Amino acid sequence: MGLYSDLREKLISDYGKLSPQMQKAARYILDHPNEVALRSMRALAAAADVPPSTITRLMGAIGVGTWQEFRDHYQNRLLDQPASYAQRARETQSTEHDANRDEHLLESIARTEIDNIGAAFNPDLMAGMIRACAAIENARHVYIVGRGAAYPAAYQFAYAYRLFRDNGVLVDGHAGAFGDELRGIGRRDLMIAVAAKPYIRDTVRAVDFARSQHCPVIAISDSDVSPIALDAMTKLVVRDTSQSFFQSFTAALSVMQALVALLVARGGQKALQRISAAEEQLAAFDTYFED
Amino acid sequence: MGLYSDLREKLISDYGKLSPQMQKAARYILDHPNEVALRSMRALAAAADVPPSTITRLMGAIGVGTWQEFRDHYQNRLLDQPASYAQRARETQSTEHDANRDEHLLESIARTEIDNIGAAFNPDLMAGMIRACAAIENARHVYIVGRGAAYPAAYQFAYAYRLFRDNGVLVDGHAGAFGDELRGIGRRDLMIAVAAKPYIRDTVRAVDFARSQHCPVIAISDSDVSPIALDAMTKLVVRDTSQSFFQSFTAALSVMQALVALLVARGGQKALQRISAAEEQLAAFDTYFED
DNA sequence: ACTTGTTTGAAACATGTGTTTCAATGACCG
DNA sequence: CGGTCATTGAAACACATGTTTCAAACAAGT
Repeated sequence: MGLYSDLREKLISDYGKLSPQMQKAARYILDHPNEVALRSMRALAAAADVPPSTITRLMGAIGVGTWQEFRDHYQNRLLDQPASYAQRARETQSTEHDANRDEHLLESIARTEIDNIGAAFNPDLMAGMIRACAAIENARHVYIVGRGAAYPAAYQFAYAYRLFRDNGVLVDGHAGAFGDELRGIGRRDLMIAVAAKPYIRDTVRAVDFARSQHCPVIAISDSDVSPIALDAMTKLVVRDTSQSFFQSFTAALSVMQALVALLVARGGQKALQRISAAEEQLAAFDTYFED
Repeated sequence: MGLYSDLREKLISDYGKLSPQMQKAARYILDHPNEVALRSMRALAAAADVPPSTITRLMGAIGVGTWQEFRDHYQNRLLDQPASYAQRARETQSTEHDANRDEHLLESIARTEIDNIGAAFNPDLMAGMIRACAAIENARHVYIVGRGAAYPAAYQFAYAYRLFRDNGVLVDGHAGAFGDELRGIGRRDLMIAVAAKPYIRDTVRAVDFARSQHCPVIAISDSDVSPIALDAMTKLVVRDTSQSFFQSFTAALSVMQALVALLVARGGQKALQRISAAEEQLAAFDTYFED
């Protein structure tokens, strides 16, 4: 917003000082900002009924070096943030030097993570989460699959879920072969699978097996066409952009937690009672530390 | 929305029938719709790592005559987006009350999560993370402890860490009694502990044991005075505010991921080499699914 | 009317863009 | 093994794009 506003303000304030033809161009740009982002300079010039050179001259007059630069600002306004953030991240990285390289990396990570979360809770995905909840509530068993880097998200859900429902099964193969837990899976059950590139074979196999047994699948993944999402009943596609070599599972974890929150909210009093029963049982096992 | 959705659906449904290179292109387009609207075909092809001709061929394969036509749909989507948001808001208000309540909860969760992340990357904590990295780099062994709801964050770190360092030990007690892995821990080692209220006794005991053996501790926790943070060498206090009954571990996970990114960045070429060696080893074990 | 300076649009330019062509490769099948 | 056919990437292509150049048109002051 800031970048775009700056240029717009400049265009308005300098308007009086511009030559007639430039005013014509400036006026068209002010009235049709989207065209700047999407159409070519020549097309814009034609639409504004000025020769292309006028636009180039206008760029110089308002202190912008090049049309590309000008257009980038208008494009960023149309994007949800990710590009602008990424670009800003790149800018800061190129300008500053090793001195506080670590700080810059961390700041850039923070921005990316926030973007990822923000993108995860878009209307589409929220609708998908609500649909997923309905499916979970009606399932006989809920199998949760996630391997490798996706395991934390799967575990997180399974751990919380089992505090208020006893039909959750974490498929992790700690005791024996992976997939053992899936015996008997069927159309009345549900599988929740988490995976991002590179997809781990076990996870894909588990999903394929579930589908072969007509068990519907909810896929939390990084793409609509990831091997686990392709034929899923419900896809929850989350962004996993990361500054580092590893993809980020923050958004995936967040979505898992939100699913739990949603289930509890919809479960009402009964869910809360089960949770306190579970807590009591854990306390009886002396699980918690009291000070 | 209609036009864009049609093309998107077509891309997804035909995905399986496409050649490998076209799948690569299709996937990139599905994952980065904005780029289609704003960048050139050649730029997109480069980003997707396919030759330009593959994009042209893909257009033919999904029954679109020309790239221009395809891009127009994506451009229109960008322009229509604000309208569709408003429309959706009106829809939800007029339809069911239940769904509306769910969406409000999710929006509220999203805001809270973003706040938690934002708070986690404050200057203080970033400084702490940098100090933590220095300690990790000099440790003989790095023990990672986290139980219950904190386990995902601990696991996440351990999993990524072990891809480029071989001195990481996840203390999880899957094979035998919890804490077995800590035998021999000493002043030259380091323990990373994750815990939030209610503190699980195992975690507290592990931290106490580490301290009794003069092993420094990095505590990722919810309070400066939590039992694991009280005498820690470095405290990374993250917010875990949540709309639901359970606290949120999103910020903790994010911090763990950031630590890894930082370690890799500081590790330079050597760290990257180890990562690719680890990836090769995993590939040799046929861990990953290739399409 | 003549200079001086600005403004304007056509044309030239180098580069970028989308598409087509074509030879090389590889997979499949008799 | 050889033959067929789909798949692939480099190069060539025709055209579009943003910028620069240049001469014509114009305005204003003497």
